[in-house]
Amino acid sequence: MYDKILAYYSNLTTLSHNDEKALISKLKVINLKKRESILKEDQICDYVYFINSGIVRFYQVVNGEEKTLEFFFADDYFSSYESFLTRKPGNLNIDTLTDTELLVLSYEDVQELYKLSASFTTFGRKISEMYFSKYIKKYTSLLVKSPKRRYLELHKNRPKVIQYIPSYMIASYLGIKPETLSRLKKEVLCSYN
Amino acid sequence: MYDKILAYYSNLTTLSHNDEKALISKLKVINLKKRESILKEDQICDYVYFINSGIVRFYQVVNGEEKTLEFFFADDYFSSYESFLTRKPGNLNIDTLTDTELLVLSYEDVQELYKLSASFTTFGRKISEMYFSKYIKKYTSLLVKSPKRRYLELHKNRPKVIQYIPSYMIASYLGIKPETLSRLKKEVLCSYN
DNA sequence: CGTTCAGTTGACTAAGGTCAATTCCCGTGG
DNA sequence: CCACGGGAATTGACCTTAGTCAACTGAACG
Repeated sequence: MYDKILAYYSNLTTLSHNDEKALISKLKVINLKKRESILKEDQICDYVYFINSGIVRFYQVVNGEEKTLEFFFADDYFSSYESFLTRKPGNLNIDTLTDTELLVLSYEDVQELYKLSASFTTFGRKISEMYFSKYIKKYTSLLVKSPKRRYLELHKNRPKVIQYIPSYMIASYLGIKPETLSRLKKEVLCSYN
Repeated sequence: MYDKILAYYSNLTTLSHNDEKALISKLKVINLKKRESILKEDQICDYVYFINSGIVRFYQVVNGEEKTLEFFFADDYFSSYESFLTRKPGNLNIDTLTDTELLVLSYEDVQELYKLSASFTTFGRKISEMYFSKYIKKYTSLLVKSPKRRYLELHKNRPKVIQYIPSYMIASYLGIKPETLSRLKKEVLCSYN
């Protein structure tokens, strides 16, 4: 149950046996069905989440259209960080796409862990830095690359997304329409023949 | 000389008199001419910078084209954070656009300040969070909004950019070609008549 | 089965890119 | 002080690409 999250922490920081015990004592398990909401855009995000199993999607609704910002899979760590950190609503919807088992830590618990051990502070800082880098990369990729190239790179770098996510969500993730993605797919397929 | 940077820190954290003295003792002043390089993409960024006066541009070179990522003005705080934090080259070029006076802090000095006082750690975390939020916003804006809308919002939210930056750089910042920006401008102007 | 919704396809439209020509602006040197 | 040169900005004509709209197919589920 807790092996995977401990491994995740160990990658970014060093936890003493005591740290591990403290962390585990604060974690709660949540089981959700397919297509359940985890957070709505007008809510404050009070938790950070670790995915034991399942798939989760971040999206915003703009002019009635759902714009997918990110997908998360088993062993990913996520939160609406902006909301979590600022304690204000973050304009972000979070849903499950499949049945999902989450481990959650509340804001208060995170603060207590920070007080308990500098290892947790280091973890928090690194997570923040990681996500910061990730969004810079996503931004420049969107600014600079064509939809086709972004699709091909998604194929190469995140085959899970291609494999498990419905096309219309991938399209909105790439910033294109489902029809365009459908044509891209055909084009790519043909170029292999 | 140091008033502005102290004010900047005060907005995000609380510095004791001692903290302020320590900070000032580590700051170095750098004066640069128009169009000088501050960082090249294959270099490791060893400093964080505060702009006393002047204008600075972040850009990447992709297929021989300069893609502008950000502009900074007086009272802004910047660094190639990814490079600074990871101690690796960050694929980012930084130039001045005008004569510029900078205050700089080295990586080592930042680490020492972190040790000296938790106030600096708080500052570091908040900067990181601020930039993280900023890039999420930029990303979603790029994903969701039309060039015209992004131009209009730039006009409203960052008039300094419109006022002081040459069009071809604004175009690359918006992710469009100079010709397209030129046409957008005309269109917007006409719609006011 | 039949309904529903995702996915595909076709025909057309619109938006932005490309290329080339021209004009504008500004700094420099005569 | 003026003329010139060069880069920036604008404009026009045309092209490419993605979006739109509508029809159709197909798979999933009750």
